[in-house]
Amino acid sequence: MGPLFITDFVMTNGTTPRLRFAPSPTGYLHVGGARTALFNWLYARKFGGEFLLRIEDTDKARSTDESTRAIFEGLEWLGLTWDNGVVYQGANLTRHQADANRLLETGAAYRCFCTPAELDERRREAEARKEAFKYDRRCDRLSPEEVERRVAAGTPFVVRFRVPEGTTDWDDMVHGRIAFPNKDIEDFVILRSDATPIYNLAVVSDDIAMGITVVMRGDDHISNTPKQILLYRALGAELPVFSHLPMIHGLDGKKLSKRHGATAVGDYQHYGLLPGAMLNFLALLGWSPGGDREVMTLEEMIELFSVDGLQKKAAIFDPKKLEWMNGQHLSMIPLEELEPRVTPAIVTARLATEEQLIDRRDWYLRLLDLLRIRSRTIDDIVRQAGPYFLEDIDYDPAAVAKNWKDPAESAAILKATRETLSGVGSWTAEGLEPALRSLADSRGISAGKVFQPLRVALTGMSVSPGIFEMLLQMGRELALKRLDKALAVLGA
RNA sequence: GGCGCUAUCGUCUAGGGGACUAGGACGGGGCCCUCUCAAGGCCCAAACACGGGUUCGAAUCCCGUUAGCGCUACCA
Repeated sequence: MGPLFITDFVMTNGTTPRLRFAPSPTGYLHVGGARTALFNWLYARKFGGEFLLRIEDTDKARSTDESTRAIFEGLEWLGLTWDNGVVYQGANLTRHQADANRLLETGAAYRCFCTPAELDERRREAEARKEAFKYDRRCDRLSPEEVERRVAAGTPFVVRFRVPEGTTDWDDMVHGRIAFPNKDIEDFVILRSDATPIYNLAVVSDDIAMGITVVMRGDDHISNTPKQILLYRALGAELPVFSHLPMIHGLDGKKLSKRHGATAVGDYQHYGLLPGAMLNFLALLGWSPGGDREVMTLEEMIELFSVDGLQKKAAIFDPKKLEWMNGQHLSMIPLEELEPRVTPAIVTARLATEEQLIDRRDWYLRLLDLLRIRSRTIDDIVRQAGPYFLEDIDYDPAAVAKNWKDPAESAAILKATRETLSGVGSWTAEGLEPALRSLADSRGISAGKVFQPLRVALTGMSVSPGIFEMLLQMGRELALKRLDKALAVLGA
């Protein structure tokens, strides 16, 4: 099959594959962009290539430093490290202009004096006639003398590429053969009247200069590709291999955008997601390792990555599955790896200082282990962690209503529980469990009738880890303090 | 409108002519476990867009239809 052959070719023909992620800094790092970066990165890591980063800042009006920083931060958080320094497209203006001039000299391009207003009008007329608008090449028919006269007179002009006859096609790594009849491609502008380059020129010029051999990008660029191939040829450069990744859509099937909710990678970072889970989820949106494999670490993704598993169809972004995936990773990664991701959130929530956590590191790691099983996000962990740190807890009214229904009875049970706990010989699961169970037996009630009121006394909530694990984690002193407080609240 | 891409459960997907009674996962429903909630285990509902070919045989190959999406700038 074609795609497989191409992959092998790039791997074995002696040149190391060079890929790049080339976002324009006009917003935050979008999950779609992150996924494009991921696939480029995976390919480079898998096949021993290089992954480069280029900031496409030629649209000065829309580009911002803040966006550039957000892209760096997003990529760094995800762990998608790039090789070499960052390339800023804007810094290559001179080369872009030189390439445009070369095309002008070789006759591959020509000057066009039509103004935007004129073009606009002709476009509208064509639309009114229900015809497809295509630049009619009128400026290409100007005599050399006329062109010279206008240039000398200082008439503004753009540079247009003269599209030759024929068909332009390529073997796309994900789609196979794609062909465009050249007659459907208009003579596109490559240099604006202010002598700055248009996207297609800048991209090709930079990709050639950077020695890019594999271009992987969103399939919204498919229609740019024939234009770029024409430019490569006119510039006498070797073609890279192209791969067009499917888009990511929202739940309504439309291109993912702000109105679908969080689309910035940073949003998920702050929401308490693990980068590994985000990457795993994104990878599965448009790629499959084959079979039933789903939950993977980054290393496993590199190992399993192959161009054959790339999908052609757009995928819908399902936040529910992302959450599930995060829960899987939360429970799966080593505690030492989880700790530094949770600690800042614990500190921000003012549950403890970093120093306090370092002092009780073993205890803290055990707590994380207890809480992560029933969490889907880091925020979930922080929400459950309060009772283990705070001096005073709040009582959830619903939990109180349900488990302390009869205050007098609850107080009696809690009082007996307090006595039992203060008298337990060894504060271990082996010591605690029989003691509390026999307390229930002696009162002729089920164990749950003891555990649930106790749970509310300890945490203020009706939901928590197992009662013995919790008692162990809190320690006798804190547990008894909580019981005293509960008895006071119950008026006993 | 023109050009291009795409088409398996609601969603992500497995599937490369016979192994398909179409498998897995998320989500939904139920049961088990159980001190609560999760996690875990088991079970249920749920799909090859349509029409023609090719073939002994098609989810799989070809053509068409339909639908969705993308592009159609002196944006990227």
